[in-house]
Amino acid sequence: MSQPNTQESCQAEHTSACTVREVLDRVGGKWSIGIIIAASDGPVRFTELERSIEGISRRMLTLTLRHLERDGLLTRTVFPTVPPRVEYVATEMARELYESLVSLTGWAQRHREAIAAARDAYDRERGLAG
Amino acid sequence: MSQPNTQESCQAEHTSACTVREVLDRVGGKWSIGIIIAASDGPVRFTELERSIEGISRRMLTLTLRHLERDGLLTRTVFPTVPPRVEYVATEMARELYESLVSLTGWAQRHREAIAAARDAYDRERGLAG
DNA sequence: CCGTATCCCAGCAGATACTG
DNA sequence: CAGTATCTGCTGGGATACGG
Repeated sequence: MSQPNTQESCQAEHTSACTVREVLDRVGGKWSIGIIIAASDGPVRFTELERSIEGISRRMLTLTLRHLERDGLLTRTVFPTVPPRVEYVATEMARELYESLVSLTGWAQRHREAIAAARDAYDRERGLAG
Repeated sequence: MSQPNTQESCQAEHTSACTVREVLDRVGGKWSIGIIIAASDGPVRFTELERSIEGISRRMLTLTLRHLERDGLLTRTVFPTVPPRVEYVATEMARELYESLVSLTGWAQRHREAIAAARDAYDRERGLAG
């Protein structure tokens, strides 16, 4: 959720590294992806999200929702009823983003074991000898 | 660079959100992507990286290199010469990862203005009235 | 129901100095 | 050259309590 240093440090020429980081700065937060997914199938209410996300605190839910809304990834709709009713839904832009992100899952699944093995090896070398 | 809460909170059923987060936990750090790219075209030395990355500190360079090496994304080769010579090169796995990440640049470029506009609108509403 | 406010901490990250 | 050590600040994020 750190939105600082993106624009100023990306001076056009630095290739795509900066562009990738721009995206990561927006959805790299711990809960962003989960929320986008949950709000991709249609409007969801605050409390629904709170229950379905599992482990998220009220505070982080609100904060992340605000960030995503600010970036135009989520649309917030308030129904002036009592008790209040607020619905969030992923924008088209957000759904496209998620599609792009999903290509990462293929990579993750293909290499999950290799990563674990690398870690094991690394930790053994550093753990015993060094 | 936060590698905690990935495995324990991903209990199989939670869809791809967790998988995406696994990747993000490994490569979401501020400098990871830049380093992977720099080490994708062939071996690079420590000081080369330090100069080409622009803005990175010695400390963060070392830390990020260690993380990436631990996850099997970078290969570290030490030449026992004097002065010492250490080379880093992206593994095949890392290059594949980067290919996947590049699909994000398309999204970012298509929506960069929309995001900026959304932010402007959001900030205006909150800044003046609210 | 849908938040905000406050306190607090861990971990990322910068600056600087020292070493094999 | 290629790091490590130390000190410090900042912010993401958890816990809890309160408010419209």
